[in-house]
Amino acid sequence: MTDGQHLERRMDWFRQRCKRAGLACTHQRQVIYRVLAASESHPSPESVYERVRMEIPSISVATIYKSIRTFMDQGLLQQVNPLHEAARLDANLEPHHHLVCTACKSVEDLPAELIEAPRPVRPLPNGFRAREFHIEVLGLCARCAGKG
Amino acid sequence: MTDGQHLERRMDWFRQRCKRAGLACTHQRQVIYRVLAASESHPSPESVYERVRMEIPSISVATIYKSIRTFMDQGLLQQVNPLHEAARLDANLEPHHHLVCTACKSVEDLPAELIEAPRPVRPLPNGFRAREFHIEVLGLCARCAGKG
DNA sequence: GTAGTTGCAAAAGCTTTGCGCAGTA
DNA sequence: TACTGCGCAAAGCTTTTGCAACTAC
Repeated sequence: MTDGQHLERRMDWFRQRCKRAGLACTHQRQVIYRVLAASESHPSPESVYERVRMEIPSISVATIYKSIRTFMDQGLLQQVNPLHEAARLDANLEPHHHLVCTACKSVEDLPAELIEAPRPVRPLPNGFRAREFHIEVLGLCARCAGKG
Repeated sequence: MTDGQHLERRMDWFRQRCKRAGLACTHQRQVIYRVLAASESHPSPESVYERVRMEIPSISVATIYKSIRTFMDQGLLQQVNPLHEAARLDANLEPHHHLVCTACKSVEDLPAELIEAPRPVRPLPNGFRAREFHIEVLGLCARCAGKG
């Protein structure tokens, strides 16, 4: 299957999901989703905006942001950086990982000894040179688990 | 050793590091660093600002941000979320991790099969309920490694 | 004394919101 | 036709910058 065929399959699937969710399958949303699905570079909203503008010059930034939010609510899209709203500082200089509560956005430290160090099965792709493995455990802290 | 003693040790160490780096050891910087070192909650700059203001009501937000940047440049401080400037979107719905280049901030996908799944050595602390393990491999992409 | 630091205010990103018009179902 | 979604502009956050006054060394 070529990349183009694969992309069109995803677009079909996208249109089905829209229908199922009661979302209007507008030209804008389709172009935005196609840009996202075709991109391998984890673009920022700004970058999506630029690419979509090549096809729909009159598109507005607000539409990009609104669509992104809608797609995330539908589970069609994720963020690489769930804690991107503001910087979160960490003065702990010992090796450690993080327990991130997806409900209240709290972050706890997890000392590195408490979890097995991840090891690549084979060398990393594209000659990537690893310096540090950082594990984010996404889940619910005791407080939020109790509420839910 | 009590927490208070531990904190004072860190403050001594901080003052040494400042001296060694040629940084003025101002009252503001000491209070800001103490707040950071004493905090376990990975505070945002805003939150640091509020706590520092209890001790130095005339402190300005700009000073907080400048100090944070200085501390990070010195390796005294890290960010939990290195990619927090703008949202980075991810339409890949297969299980995968991320290769994050710390130089150019590019992100590549790493299929989950290519790395051993991390396993906690014992149950996670504080009753944290894990839903997903997400590995960020920090390092240099081939392009940036070539430049350096 | 000099260089580096602070506080203020203004500005620069990123993201959200309100509203009237337009396109979808 | 009813209603959802779009584009525009304004506003809200977070973070940075320029500059004059001040402080550590």
